[in-house]
Amino acid sequence: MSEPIPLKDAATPKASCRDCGLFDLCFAQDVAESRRDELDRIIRRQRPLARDVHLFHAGQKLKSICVVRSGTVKTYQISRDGDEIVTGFHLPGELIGLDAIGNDAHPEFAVALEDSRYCEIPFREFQRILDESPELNQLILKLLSLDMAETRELMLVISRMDARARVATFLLNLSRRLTRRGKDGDRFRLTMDRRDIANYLGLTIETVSRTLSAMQRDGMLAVRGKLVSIEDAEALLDVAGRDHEELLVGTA
Amino acid sequence: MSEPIPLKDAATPKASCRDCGLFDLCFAQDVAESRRDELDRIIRRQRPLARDVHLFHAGQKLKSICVVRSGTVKTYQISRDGDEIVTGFHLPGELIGLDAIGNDAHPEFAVALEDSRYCEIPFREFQRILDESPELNQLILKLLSLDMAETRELMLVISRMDARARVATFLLNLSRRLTRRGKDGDRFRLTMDRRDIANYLGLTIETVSRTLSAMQRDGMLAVRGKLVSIEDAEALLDVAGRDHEELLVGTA
DNA sequence: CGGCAAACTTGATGGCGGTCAAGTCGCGCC
DNA sequence: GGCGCGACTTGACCGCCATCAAGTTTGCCG
Repeated sequence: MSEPIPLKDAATPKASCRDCGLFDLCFAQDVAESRRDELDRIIRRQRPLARDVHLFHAGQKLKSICVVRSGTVKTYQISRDGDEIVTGFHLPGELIGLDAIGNDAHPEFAVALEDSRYCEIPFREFQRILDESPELNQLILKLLSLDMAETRELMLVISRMDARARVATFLLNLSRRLTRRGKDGDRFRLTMDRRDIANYLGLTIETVSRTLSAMQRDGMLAVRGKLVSIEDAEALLDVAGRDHEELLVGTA
Repeated sequence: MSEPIPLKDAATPKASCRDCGLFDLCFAQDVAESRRDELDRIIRRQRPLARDVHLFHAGQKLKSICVVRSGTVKTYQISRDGDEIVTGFHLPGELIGLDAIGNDAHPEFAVALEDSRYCEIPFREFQRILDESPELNQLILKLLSLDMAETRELMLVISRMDARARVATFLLNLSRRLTRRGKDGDRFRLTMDRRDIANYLGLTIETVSRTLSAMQRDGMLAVRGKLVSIEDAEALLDVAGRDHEELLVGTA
């Protein structure tokens, strides 16, 4: 209750989740008041991450789950014949590593696509809080369950879409997530390269490039390298199929 | 505590999970001894299900999660423009409905592909046990996390495979799951029709049919309507890519 | 500023699988 | 038993996207 560390609070800009600029996006928001203090106590904040540095590797034992604070984090797997398989791009406020709970080891790699920061939640301590907090348990269960339902639906739909629809869905998804974070959802910079986008969407670099060019010709998009500007969201929505609007809010 | 229905217990052949023929496949196996009795008490066993009858509908409030006891259950969604999207086929021992926890409502439909039976676990009571059992909580978390990791990997891989590889993977997956259940994994009957297989794999009926025929010509398979016999598992594995052998054990 | 490599774009070609269209098989039902 | 319908197979054709192959642009570093 009466934390005896006011000095530290004053020193580091964000000593409590409550004061974090991302609070209303972060899962901590949903943690009950009482438990949040405990969470506050174990979270290790603001760890900086240079571009191309990994948060964790596939196969590595689960030490902590992570919340992206700034920048972009890419998650991917390596198939046995060495191909990279991009599974998601994660923006500030998003939680990664939950899928490691099952095997007590991460199934994927996570790497920063640009200089980023993140919060680390040591899993052992977290588990301890979990064990005595049914509400927090329900929350995590809910998050996982939601994530699963979303992941499944997104992939099912994406795997049935043609190249144009995939690219459109990808851009709209990104746009909405940026908007939710207070950034400009109509004009933004792609933090990942074409190779990553193509890989994520199950297409080739060339097809992604061609599709972006075509969309620009059609006037729904303006593309200049990594800079994208959505010129006609309605048209994009049509291309995306318009069915799965709900998908566009999802995680990645 | 002292349930006054011993007669009913005596009447039904399997009154305890422990005595169930599927016990070593069922998630109940991993439930701690002490909690299993509570589970035993709330589970509603052996509910029969005629072919084409639903266990639950998408959108329906989560009342219970289910374990398949016999037969086959198909899960699917309906896209906004009315298309069915098959998300999985579930064999005896498999748990379905966990993905409803997030929204307190089922994201998918579940329907029996043949006359089947299942056990029903009322979720409210289950939640109550969960709230006072950290171990059970961890188990469910683990199951969900595993399911998510598997689902994601399977879909990622499938969405990148060509038609032959998808069909091969599907057959091998089915084969292994049947083997684990003590059935013949080399010679079995497909309980789902071609339309469901095609839909599940993101292909057309014609392509599935052609692919099966081609595999038969190549001598790795013998197909006669719904009856399939694996003639050369090695060849099938090669076609499937051989990378993702681990996937073949998965849920669906 | 100039040079080089990586990232990206654009074009030509070919193959896989979707679509349309006939069959053929299998099975339930009078 | 044969009628009929749905499930399945097979064939012909075509469009989308992967592949191969040049360019072109970007950004980094001397």
